[in-house]
Amino acid sequence: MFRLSKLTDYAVVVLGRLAREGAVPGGQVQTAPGLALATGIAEPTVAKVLKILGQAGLVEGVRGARGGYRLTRPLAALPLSEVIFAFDGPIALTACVDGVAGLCEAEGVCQVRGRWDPVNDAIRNALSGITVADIAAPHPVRQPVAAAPVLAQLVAE
Amino acid sequence: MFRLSKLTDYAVVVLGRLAREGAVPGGQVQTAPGLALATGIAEPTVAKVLKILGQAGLVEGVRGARGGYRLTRPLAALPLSEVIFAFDGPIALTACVDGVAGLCEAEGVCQVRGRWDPVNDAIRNALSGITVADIAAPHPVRQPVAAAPVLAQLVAE
DNA sequence: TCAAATAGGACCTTTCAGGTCCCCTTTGAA
DNA sequence: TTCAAAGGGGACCTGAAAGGTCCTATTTGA
Repeated sequence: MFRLSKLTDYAVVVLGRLAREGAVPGGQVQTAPGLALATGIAEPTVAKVLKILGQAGLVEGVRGARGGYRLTRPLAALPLSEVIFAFDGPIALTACVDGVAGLCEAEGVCQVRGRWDPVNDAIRNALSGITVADIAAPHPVRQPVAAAPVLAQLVAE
Repeated sequence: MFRLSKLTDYAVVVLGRLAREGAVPGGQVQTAPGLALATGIAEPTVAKVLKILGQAGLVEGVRGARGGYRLTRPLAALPLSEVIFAFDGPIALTACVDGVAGLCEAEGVCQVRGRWDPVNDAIRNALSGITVADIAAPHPVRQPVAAAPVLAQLVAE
């Protein structure tokens, strides 16, 4: 199965938490230890996630005492693809995409080189319309995420 | 980046080769050693790929002397997603999809559980229209797989 | 001056994909 | 009848990458 790194998963959780706590652009900041507590993710891991998000410009870190993190954008304006890019790199299914040499056993005789492009594009396209807000919807009531009608259909299929 | 297993990649090459060699439903069979030679992929690896494809019913193995493999379907009738499923399992970005327990650090407090569904479905959807024939074009010179309207758009984008 | 908090690496451990090898079964042909 | 070619099914080993943890430096409010 495709694997998204766990850090990407944690990132969505943390971003959702930041939004819910009001750590939005111009708002309060939230500390890494606090977010660790709130999300149940180990503190060093949360710190690592936030560091990466900071380097990608998706959150803003405030140093010093009373420091913390806040979002740089509303989640609805943050495409999921940017988060994935920050943690997993460019969205592509194979290394064989743009003719990078030396990675493929069938280098010399491969008839498929470059042919995955349409697949990669289809996936990028599919992801382009999804924002973090769509995934990390802050619903106060947690419980079986009783799938919305749309989701139910998808699951059924 | 997303990673598709290399075996999946090899599988597409091998399937394309089978088609090109006439190892189609009702036709000749091709041996694993022969395919290894033709594709440049190591023989044990080709054998492994074919075994998996056979278990998935995507190729038919003929045992005994003069045995070999042939396709069970024309490549144009073989969705890429079936190949991916055979090698990489269900198409899903995270393990957290259907509430499998014990995999997630934030098990108890995760607010995102199940929320990846729309993402997964978007990807399944994107892949649903692509067949192996679209990827493993049988001949260097070949009439554009008229499937192209959609693909062309994606590529163009 | 101190304590709280981010910033940035370095490091270790574990997991798993990738690849190879071995042995069995089947079957056509000499 | 025998043999060799070929698929079938696992078992095994290895190397790389993900996942986590920890340490140290830097910043800054109280």
